[in-house]
Amino acid sequence: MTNRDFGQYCGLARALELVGERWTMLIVRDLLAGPRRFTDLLDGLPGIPTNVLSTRLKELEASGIVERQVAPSPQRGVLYAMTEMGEALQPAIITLAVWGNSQLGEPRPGEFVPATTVAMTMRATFDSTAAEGLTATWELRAPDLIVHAQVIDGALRTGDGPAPVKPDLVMTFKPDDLPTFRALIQAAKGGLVELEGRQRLLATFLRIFAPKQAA
Amino acid sequence: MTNRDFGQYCGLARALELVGERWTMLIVRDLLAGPRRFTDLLDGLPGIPTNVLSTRLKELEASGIVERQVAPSPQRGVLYAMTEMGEALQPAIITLAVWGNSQLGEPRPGEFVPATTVAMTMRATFDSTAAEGLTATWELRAPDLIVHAQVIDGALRTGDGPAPVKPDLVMTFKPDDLPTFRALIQAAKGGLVELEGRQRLLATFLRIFAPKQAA
DNA sequence: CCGAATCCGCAGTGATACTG
DNA sequence: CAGTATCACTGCGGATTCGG
Repeated sequence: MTNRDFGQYCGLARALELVGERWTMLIVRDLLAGPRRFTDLLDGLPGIPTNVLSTRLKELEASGIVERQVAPSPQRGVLYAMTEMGEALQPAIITLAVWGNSQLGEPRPGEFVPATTVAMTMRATFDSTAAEGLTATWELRAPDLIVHAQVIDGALRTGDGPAPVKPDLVMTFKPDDLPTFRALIQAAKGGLVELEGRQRLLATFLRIFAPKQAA
Repeated sequence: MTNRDFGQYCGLARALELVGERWTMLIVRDLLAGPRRFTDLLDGLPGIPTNVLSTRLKELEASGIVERQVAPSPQRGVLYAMTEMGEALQPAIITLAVWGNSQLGEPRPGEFVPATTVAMTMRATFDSTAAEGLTATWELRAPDLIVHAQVIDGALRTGDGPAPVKPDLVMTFKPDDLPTFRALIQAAKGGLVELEGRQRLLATFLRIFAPKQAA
């Protein structure tokens, strides 16, 4: 609980005091994809001990980055969600992830692609000028992966799981390799995807998620 | 030495495996301000144990982020410097620092402002369009702080310590509070600065280091 | 002096078990 | 479902020592 400080009046040092501990930024990544419950986070972060997740969530809540919510009616229990201050972390997380993407190399044995990573990559590669004025919803499916992208008047919302509204186009992939967003884009370009809905939105999808350098 | 992995094929996770351990990003921040030796890093990071610094530098070198150099003739010994791959970390470091700046609040007792932080903040606030075609060198001095900014045909190089060439303008501050870049800018705007050199370059300085939201 | 290696005590982490 | 409790372990902080 006692966050070890760095003793420096420096933005970077302060950021690292708040989100620099082990697992913390991965929790932030997952919560940036939408609110979720304790066990959802556990599932998305295999290897994290429950006490560490518990501690991290308390620290993040104490810092005002995350807030606990009582889940709305149909479900029940506790939801963790980013605050506005936490949402402000997104550019930093994405920029770091873009650098990390350039260092990824081949997947190591046993590594998997979290759905929240795909959602984050979509946000990183989104071309807001190409999407100006657009409104549409996609749902992407692959083995062990469902994510959605919702563009409302040019503004993007992305998350894992099924789309919160009926998607305009459902894209179903059966990739040979890991379902990275890059692999999905390649498959889509090659026509290796099953479409369900407004098929013309495939081209739109490929246009607004044009990886600059970030895929 | 055995970097604990996260088991995820994700850019963010990989980035954190490479530079996510305690102290590592602060070392990167300091090296982004220019090559320096082991003891320079120790001085700039009070509290870091020597064995930890040693270990981090080895890890960073093994990852190809940092390289050891034999110091050029006048000095001697070992210099640590960023590789090209390491330089690519700068946008990520800066973006994280910008968020951290918004969380800084008042300085805590005993906190100080590292010179490399000021250099980084200058890079974060630099307005490259406002500096187009410009060439000039500044040196900023305050108690316990010397940094420089070198603009060559619109391109910025910043670092701590005296300017590598004779500066066109030397700005000497005597701030009451901590010498953050924001405080220096305020002092400069208020005329609370002693100038030595081409005085007109003060206005130029204030124009190209216009903090958007990053100060 | 520079650039570490070594040793020790402890806090943070990982794994498992258990509870409201 | 949402955590807490326990305990072994490893990485970190602090100090000292050591070779170029």
